[in-house]
Amino acid sequence: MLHSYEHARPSVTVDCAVFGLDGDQLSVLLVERAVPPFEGCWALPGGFVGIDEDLEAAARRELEEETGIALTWLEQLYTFGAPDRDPRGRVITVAFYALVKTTRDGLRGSTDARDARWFPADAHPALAFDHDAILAVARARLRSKVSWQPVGFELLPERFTLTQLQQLYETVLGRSLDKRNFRRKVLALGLLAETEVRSSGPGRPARLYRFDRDEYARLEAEGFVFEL
Amino acid sequence: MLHSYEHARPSVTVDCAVFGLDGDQLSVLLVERAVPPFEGCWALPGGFVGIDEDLEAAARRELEEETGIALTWLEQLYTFGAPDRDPRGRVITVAFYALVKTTRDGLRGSTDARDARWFPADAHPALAFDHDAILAVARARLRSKVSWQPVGFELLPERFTLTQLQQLYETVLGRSLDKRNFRRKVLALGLLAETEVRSSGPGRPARLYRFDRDEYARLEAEGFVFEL
DNA sequence: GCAAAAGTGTTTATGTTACACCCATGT
DNA sequence: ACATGGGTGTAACATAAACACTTTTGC
Repeated sequence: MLHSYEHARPSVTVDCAVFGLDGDQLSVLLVERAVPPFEGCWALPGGFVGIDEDLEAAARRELEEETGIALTWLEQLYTFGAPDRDPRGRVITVAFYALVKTTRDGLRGSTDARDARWFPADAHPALAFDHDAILAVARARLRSKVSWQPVGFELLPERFTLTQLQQLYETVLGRSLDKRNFRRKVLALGLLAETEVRSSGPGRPARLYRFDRDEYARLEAEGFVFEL
Repeated sequence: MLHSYEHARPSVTVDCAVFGLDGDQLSVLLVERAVPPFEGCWALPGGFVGIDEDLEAAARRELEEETGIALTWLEQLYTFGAPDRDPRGRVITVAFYALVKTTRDGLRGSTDARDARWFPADAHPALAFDHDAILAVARARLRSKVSWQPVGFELLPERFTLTQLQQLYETVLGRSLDKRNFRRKVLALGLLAETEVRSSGPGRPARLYRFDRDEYARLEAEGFVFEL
């Protein structure tokens, strides 16, 4: 086996597919590139990994720098390393996917202010590099993740209605769910704690719930699996 | 955003957790390191990625070089990039996991010939670098993968008995399964094709089956999910 | 009082678990 | 004939799916 310094080294970047919820639409955060290659193209936020920087830390830093977004949840997705994926030379990217809580207002705030914007996950411009492929993998992963890990809550505000939760699942899974069955199942998990009532919109006010993280941690330690 | 050549670059390696079956034991292929660091330590087979080499191709090449193993199945696992994981400096490794069909004889052949050996997956020496952690992640991934993708067959010979298949699942999942329920369920999938009968061991000869890849490909295209 | 969304039970079908005996072969 | 592993069915139970009306609020 050879030592590392005897080899030509690739560059390593991190890229991040950040998902949020705009109403009941799944949206993804993109940045407009200011420099070549792909200048003016939309791309996933990301950048080079520091020589002494942990991969996840790099992803968080790049997101903070490029979009100002405070991440609640982030997980490694896949590493893309096709030799020709970057015209500048050999660049291997470790892709992450992330979920953020976006209220409609918070969203609007960061939508216009910078060269970073939310796009509907199923209607976004063609992306730079192989980012279309990365995003597709991220969406697929989110879809499967959501049904056996309680990550959907990361997309919702701290307090949410069961209808919001159901719409989230319908959006991510891409199919409609039966209201009564959904409510029964999700409540039977014993992971939602009741709160007061909201009044806002038209129609009857809905009860607000919050996800009970402590209870989930406890159950998980006992070998419980989420499954929805 | 900066250009790649303005950055100090990490080295990038691939490492591979190769699983095989020794009787009804899950085993893992390790190599003894011939050079520092960790000289004389056991480690996952792996090495540096060529500057124009695809990641998966690199993994296959290293395995071929170090162990002479012909891979049937290989998938990316996770990328490990803690800044201090390699004493030589910054080395990011893209880990893969692989499954090989090992008959008892084929296994014995490559067991002694080189500094590569099979070890029981739950009783192996402490490994170099962070390879213990990588192997643990690989085992966990295999466990969950096996129940919703038909990858277990990659560990068995082309033709196998239902008892072999059941033992494989019991080994990987780490719990015992009911014989009748297992057989009914697995046959109901319609993915096993019958063959002649084997005579070998003591007791009544068992029917041999093979996994019908074509049928699986067809069903998968229709949205079928494996699930066992 | 009407529009809008929240909330609530029962029946049916489907899948999962538990369980014990006879069969075919080699020695 | 006996030891060894192969093969088979049914009943109880649990989980998932289908389905429509009443309730509470704002206007």
